[in-house]
Amino acid sequence: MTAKKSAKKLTSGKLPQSKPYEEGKWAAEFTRGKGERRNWLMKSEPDVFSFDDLIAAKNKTTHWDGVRNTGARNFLRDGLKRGDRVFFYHSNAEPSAIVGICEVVKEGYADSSAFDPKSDYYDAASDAAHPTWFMVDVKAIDRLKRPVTLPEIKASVALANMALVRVSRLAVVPVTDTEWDIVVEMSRQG
DNA sequence: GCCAACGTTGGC
DNA sequence: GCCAACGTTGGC
Repeated sequence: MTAKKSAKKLTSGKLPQSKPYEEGKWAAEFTRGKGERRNWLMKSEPDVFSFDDLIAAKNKTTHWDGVRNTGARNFLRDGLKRGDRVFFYHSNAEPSAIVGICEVVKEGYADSSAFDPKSDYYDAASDAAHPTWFMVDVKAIDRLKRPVTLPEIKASVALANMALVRVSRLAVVPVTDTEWDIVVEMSRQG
């Protein structure tokens, strides 16, 4: 899949600097107890790659490539672990909504689209020996019984602190266990 | 299509 | 290293 269709021009000549996680805003997302499973949300524009496309893909699995934002990159490289659960979110959609559940089946590895000069996601600064950009493989597990829309999420007091709402423009964001359960419960109730 | 939020770039 | 200009995301 590709995260979105618009071509990117990436001309940075060096690896983006990022602060050590323990100092960063998302520090807690990079540590976990033994055997702990975390939850995430990943955004895709359905016109480009929808949850139906993932269901139709071989093994219901895709490389989640094309993410070109250092915050999201850090999550892909170091945050998402095999077995973590992921909400599949349709962005720029009518309406934007969480539509399905996936599982991480392969942890962060080099995003090869950055190496392909013909790709919209080509980045001359990233090479195989020292990749700048990373991707994971996700597998579709379940479609939600019904989509849980962004307006609903915003209207929910219990979900007011979701990273999805608090920090827009991040293609990969963490989801707490509580938030996960609330969203799933909402999807079960008409 | 507009624009707010915010990340990135580059001049100094 | 600061910060203004610029670019991108994505809701509306």
